[in-house]
Amino acid sequence: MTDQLRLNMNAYLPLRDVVFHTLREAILKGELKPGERLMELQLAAKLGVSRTPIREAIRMLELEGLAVTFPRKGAEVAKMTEKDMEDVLKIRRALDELAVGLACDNMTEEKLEELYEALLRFEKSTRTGDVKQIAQTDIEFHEVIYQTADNPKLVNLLNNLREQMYRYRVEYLKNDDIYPVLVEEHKKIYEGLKHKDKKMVVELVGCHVVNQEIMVKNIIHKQE
Amino acid sequence: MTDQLRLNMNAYLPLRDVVFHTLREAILKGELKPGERLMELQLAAKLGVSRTPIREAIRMLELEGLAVTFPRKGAEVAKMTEKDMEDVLKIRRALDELAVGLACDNMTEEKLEELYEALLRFEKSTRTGDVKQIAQTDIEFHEVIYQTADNPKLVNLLNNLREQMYRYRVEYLKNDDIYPVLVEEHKKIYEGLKHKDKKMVVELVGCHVVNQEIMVKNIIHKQE
DNA sequence: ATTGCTTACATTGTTTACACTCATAATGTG
DNA sequence: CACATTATGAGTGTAAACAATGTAAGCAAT
Repeated sequence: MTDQLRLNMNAYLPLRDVVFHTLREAILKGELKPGERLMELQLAAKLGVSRTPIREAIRMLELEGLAVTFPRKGAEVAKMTEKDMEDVLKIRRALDELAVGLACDNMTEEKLEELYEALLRFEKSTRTGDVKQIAQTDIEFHEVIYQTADNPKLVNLLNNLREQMYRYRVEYLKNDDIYPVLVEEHKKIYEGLKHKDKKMVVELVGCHVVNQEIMVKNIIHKQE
Repeated sequence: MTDQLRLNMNAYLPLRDVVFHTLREAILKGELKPGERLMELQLAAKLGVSRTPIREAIRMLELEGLAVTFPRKGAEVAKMTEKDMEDVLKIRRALDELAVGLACDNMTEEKLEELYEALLRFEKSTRTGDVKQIAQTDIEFHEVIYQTADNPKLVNLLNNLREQMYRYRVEYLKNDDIYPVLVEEHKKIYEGLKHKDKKMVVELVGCHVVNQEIMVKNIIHKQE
């Protein structure tokens, strides 16, 4: 465990939420490694709170699939095998296709404008090479689509699924060969939505996710 | 002689899990009504435990979308509007189609046999008119398909989505006009899987879910 | 060496107590 | 009576104490 865990206590939030976000970020960034134990007392000491908020945060991580608990043994950071990754990406593909299809049905001029701006921001950030910013603007682009789909539960699921791969995403975004490909794909999706070509955008998004799958698998294989 | 020692087969479960399942079932069955407050002390007293397991269970319900909490105000049972229902069913359709497609790819002789038996059991139960049993055998039929899809996360999501509609499902299963339709749909799905006709089964399952949506909407409108 | 037992310790499960917040009712004042 | 102000109580947020369980080390007996 790193000793970089620090609570961000500015705004008022129940401690459980602060702890939850702190731990989640630590897991997603790889500071807490898969299989690492999440011990209540230790975490409580490190974060300067009591066990109760820690426990509640762990319950939440558990439901998000980021932690696994064994009764009377405690919790640990969820391991993710290649098979798990494939499973998640299959689901994500189906839901991303659904989302973009719905977004296509609901597309308005304003949303299209918003999407275009997100597209520009993404393209711009790829030229800076700042991985974190690229990841962020990428998320924002897709977020516009998700919002347009007008299905909060779907958005929720997709965000959750995306999160589960964050670790690998930032890894493969370090490879700047792919930036032009990603920008191109985004552009095509934008065009498809502009012309309300549902069949086209669904196909594009499916392809987008499959490409991600290939990249992520490369990362995993390289790591071995 | 002495009493025979019997292993307590009821696996040990932390109270939070017991509470979680109890509350969830109560919500799904409509015993706890949408908008009803979930007060910790009150629930603790009712279930004979302290507040901590209640709190942890509420955190879990929250992540499942069955409860909503307002900081420093407490939690209440999530309200489900018709729009929410539609949203859920859209997701379910996409994932059910995914599942049956994967099942189609992975189908084996044994699984096909299992599915056939589940089909027979379902058909048989529709002739008894026992709604609970019909719901159960229906679940079992789909469970075989889910298992064959070989994607635990997907199974998890689908079970969760199914549960969110439990209230309405038992309601519309009271209408015995639809039994023959359901049996027929199941038969067709079985046949499609037997012949590995992926396109066909995906279409059938989509139709199956859409039919459910129509029924559920009828129920909701009638209730008003 | 292996097994079975004992003991001590680490960690989770659960209860209890106290602090804090917020809404609302009661009170006072013009 | 209107309106601001102050109790008050219900309920959550957090911490700390206590109970039960898992785990590992040591030791004796075979």
